[in-house]
Amino acid sequence: MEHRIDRIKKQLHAQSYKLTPQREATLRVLLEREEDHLSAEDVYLLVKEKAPEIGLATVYRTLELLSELKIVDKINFGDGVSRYDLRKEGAEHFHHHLVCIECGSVEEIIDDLLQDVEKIVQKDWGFQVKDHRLTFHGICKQCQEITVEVT
Amino acid sequence: MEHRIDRIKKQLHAQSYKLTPQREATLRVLLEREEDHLSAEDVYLLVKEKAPEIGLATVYRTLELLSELKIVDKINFGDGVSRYDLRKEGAEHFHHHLVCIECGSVEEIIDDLLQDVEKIVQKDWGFQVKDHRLTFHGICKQCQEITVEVT
DNA sequence: AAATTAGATTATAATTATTATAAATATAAA
DNA sequence: TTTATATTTATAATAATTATAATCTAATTT
Repeated sequence: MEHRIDRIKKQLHAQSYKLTPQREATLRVLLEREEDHLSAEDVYLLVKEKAPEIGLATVYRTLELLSELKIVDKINFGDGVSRYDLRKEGAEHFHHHLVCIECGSVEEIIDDLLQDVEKIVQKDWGFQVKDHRLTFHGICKQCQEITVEVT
Repeated sequence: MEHRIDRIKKQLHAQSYKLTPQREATLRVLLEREEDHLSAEDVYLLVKEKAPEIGLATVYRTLELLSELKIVDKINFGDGVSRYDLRKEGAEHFHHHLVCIECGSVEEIIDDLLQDVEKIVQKDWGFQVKDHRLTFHGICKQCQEITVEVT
């Protein structure tokens, strides 16, 4: 983890931003909860445990900054809040999500499944793809099994 | 257009909802601006031209209802507002979008480009896909040309 | 046709998420 | 150390959305 924070520190410095204690605390929360999809409020509450004096607005600003630097991705699953998701190191693209409409769980897919589709979009629509957002809505493995048992 | 409204009316009745004048006016706006991606506020202002007495909350409720019935899709391009987009008649899935990061334009792709990807998700992750959201972020044809000219 | 009922709307208030502002503080450079 | 700049805090403001209660409408029953 320290390694990763160091590298992000350098990324910030390269653009003459500072890694303040508040920013570092926020980053640590994101790293610890890498699998989750936390809202700004969620992040705020978790950061408060480490650094109780932090303000909500600072968390928002930090997340905004990290989004700009493409360290985190801001996503929206349609529930009214933005969520923030760490990019895998070196990832070109945003990863995909599987959102279960039964239990609300969110799974991540790291593989880039869209290379062929992007080529088509590029070719047929003349659109130069820089990034994508792909979310599938459906029923996760667990919920399918439960449904079967119940039936 | 009348045809389509009639069919939607039947869809509503089938679930014992009424097609009130307000709902109809809202639908007509959505049909007239089918290519656009209107926010609730946008829709409200347009509906007001036809039916000045309508309230914003009614528009919200109507859009919510139409979302539930899968007549419109609620999308979010990350600018803080939800947008509402009519489904093509009979469409199984939500269509895709190309959002230009230069000019902000939004193009629609009706073709379903994800059939292969969905099969993979189904097979490799055991996830039963019901719907999807796919948005590409990049540079549209027009903006690419402008960039070239300017250079 | 009048009365009843359930659904829908209006106007307004409340809530929630997010952003802006000004003063105070911390950090890095000179 | 002084200076300049970036950052944070605390608070207020804004913007989007939802809830509430009173009113209205339309369909149904009597």
